[in-house]
Amino acid sequence: MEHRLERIKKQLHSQSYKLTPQREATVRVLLEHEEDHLSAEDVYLLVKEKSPEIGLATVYRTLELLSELKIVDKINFGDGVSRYDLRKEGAEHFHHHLVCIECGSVEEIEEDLLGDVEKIVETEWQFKVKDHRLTFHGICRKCQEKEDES
Amino acid sequence: MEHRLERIKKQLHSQSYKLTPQREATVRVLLEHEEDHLSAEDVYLLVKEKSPEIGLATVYRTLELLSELKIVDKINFGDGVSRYDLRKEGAEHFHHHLVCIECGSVEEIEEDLLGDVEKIVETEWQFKVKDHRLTFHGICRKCQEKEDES
DNA sequence: TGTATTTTTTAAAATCATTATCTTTTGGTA
DNA sequence: TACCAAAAGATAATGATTTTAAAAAATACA
Ligand SMILES: [Mn+2]
Ligand SMILES: [Mn+2]
Ligand SMILES: [Zn+2]
Ligand SMILES: [Zn+2]
Repeated sequence: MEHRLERIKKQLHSQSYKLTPQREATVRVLLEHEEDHLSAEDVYLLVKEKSPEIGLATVYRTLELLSELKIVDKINFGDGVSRYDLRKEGAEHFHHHLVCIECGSVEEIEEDLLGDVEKIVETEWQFKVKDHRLTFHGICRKCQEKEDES
Repeated sequence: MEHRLERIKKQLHSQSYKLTPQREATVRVLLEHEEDHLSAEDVYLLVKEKSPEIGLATVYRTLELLSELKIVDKINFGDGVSRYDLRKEGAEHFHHHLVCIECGSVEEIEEDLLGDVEKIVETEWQFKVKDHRLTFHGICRKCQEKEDES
């Protein structure tokens, strides 16, 4: 945890940004809720619990900054809000998501399943892949079991 | 063109929706701009050219309806607006996109490259895949050529 | 150490896409 | 024709995000 924070601090410094207390509080919330997919508002409310002075605009600015530095990925699951997802330690590519259309749960796949597909895209479409976004929509294990019962 | 329109008309009727003149005008615009990725506002302005009486709310309502019927897919490339993309004739899955981070162009891949990956997801994660979203971010052919020159 | 300069934050207002509401129109049916 | 439901039109409301202006904090440097 402290290690990840240090790493992020260095990433900020390398672009001559500072890790202000507000930014640190925001990053800590993201680290503490890594499994979730928080909206800006969610982050704001959680940060506020420990640092009530912080403003929503600051949270937005911080998330935007972290996004530019590729520390978080800004995603959109189709409801009206952007969600912010920490990159996994050392990951070059964004991880994949499994969104259940029954219960709305979101599962993560950290393993990169797109190696072969990217090769095809690079050779057949002459497109130099830098990153990707992959989401599957379907039915999660739990919801399948529920269906089987009924 | 007329053929696609007929098909869509049938899809609407099968759910007991009507193809009203406003809906037809909207669908025609989508068909005429299939290669683009239009926002609701874009669609509205184009529909207005031929049917000036139409209201923005109607366009939104129509796009929402087409979305529910899986005739169009609602996508989000990270700018603040939703974009609407016609499904390819007879396609079960949403097609893929190549977004250039240099020039912003968007290329489409109609071929489904995810067959193997979906099999892995179904067996190893026990997730029943119904649809997917795949976007690659990188450098398009044209922008690569520009780089080579300089 | 003191002061000018720059960065960051705050609070509030503005923006802008989308949705909701309310009224009117349309098209079918008894 | 009179009635009803679905759809459209007009416009207000909502809600996420951005912008602005002023204050505070950090930094540079004489
Ligand atoms: Mn995730
Ligand atoms: Mn497309
Ligand atoms: Zn589920
Ligand atoms: Zn390009």
